[in-house]
Amino acid sequence: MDELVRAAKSLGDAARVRVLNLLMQRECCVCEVMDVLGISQVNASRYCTSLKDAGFLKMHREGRWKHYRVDAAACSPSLREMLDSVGQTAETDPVLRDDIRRLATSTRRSGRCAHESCALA
Amino acid sequence: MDELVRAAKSLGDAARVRVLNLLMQRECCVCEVMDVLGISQVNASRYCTSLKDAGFLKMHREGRWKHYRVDAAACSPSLREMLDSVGQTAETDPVLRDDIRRLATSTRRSGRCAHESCALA
DNA sequence: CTAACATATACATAGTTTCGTATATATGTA
DNA sequence: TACATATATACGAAACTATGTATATGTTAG
Repeated sequence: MDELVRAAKSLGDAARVRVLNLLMQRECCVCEVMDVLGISQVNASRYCTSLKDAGFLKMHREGRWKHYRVDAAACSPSLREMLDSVGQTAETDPVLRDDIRRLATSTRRSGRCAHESCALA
Repeated sequence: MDELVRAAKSLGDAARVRVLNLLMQRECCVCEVMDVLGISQVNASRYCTSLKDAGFLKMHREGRWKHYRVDAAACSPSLREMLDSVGQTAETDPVLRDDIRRLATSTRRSGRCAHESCALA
């Protein structure tokens, strides 16, 4: 039950739901999350860590970037239901839909970050 | 998204998950929840109210008792996924399974409460 | 009407979570 | 090597949540 409770806690905050919604679309580095959602670096990092601790995400490092993505295959059935719950919400919620749209227009170049918030852009 | 966040918040606590798990089996009055889970009256009432505010439960009064039950039909798709998530967890979680077992042996007489915690028993 | 009951609310307090600012760690580049 | 970059952690203040005790509300029985 701990897993369920921890997962529910991590979804009990709109900002984290927005992050999870992004990462359900595709893998992102922390600065992309920060950029697309317009949140601070610390919070982008914190939200990813929290969602990862809850069991939703997988992380891998690529150079100086850390990439997070939803790992549905590694999720337990109950976590998968939670993901579906977010997916259902994203179908109609204006904020989540908008985030997805904004993510789609955010481009990445391989090996370097293409976001305004990254000085390498 | 508010609905999702509020629902997730209400599942972000083991005691409330236990209550929801009970009410997914069948309708219960508050004193039955209190009795089966061995929690205080205030908390049994609070947890039911919180789960109801989250959209999971329906309540109807019957004499001096208030009966709560899960109203899956009235739940949005995302809430239904959350319920499924609890259901999935209940399949293997020892605490939730035990609660269900204890609920099954708890008998109610019509019109009066059959629980030790109710003086009318 | 009064007493007993089932449930809910109020208030105080303890505990937890959030979030910004500052700083640390790890990686890559010159 | 030193410096810049991406991410993470530490710490403290503010906001939020949980819970016990006391009390209120609404219902039924006598």
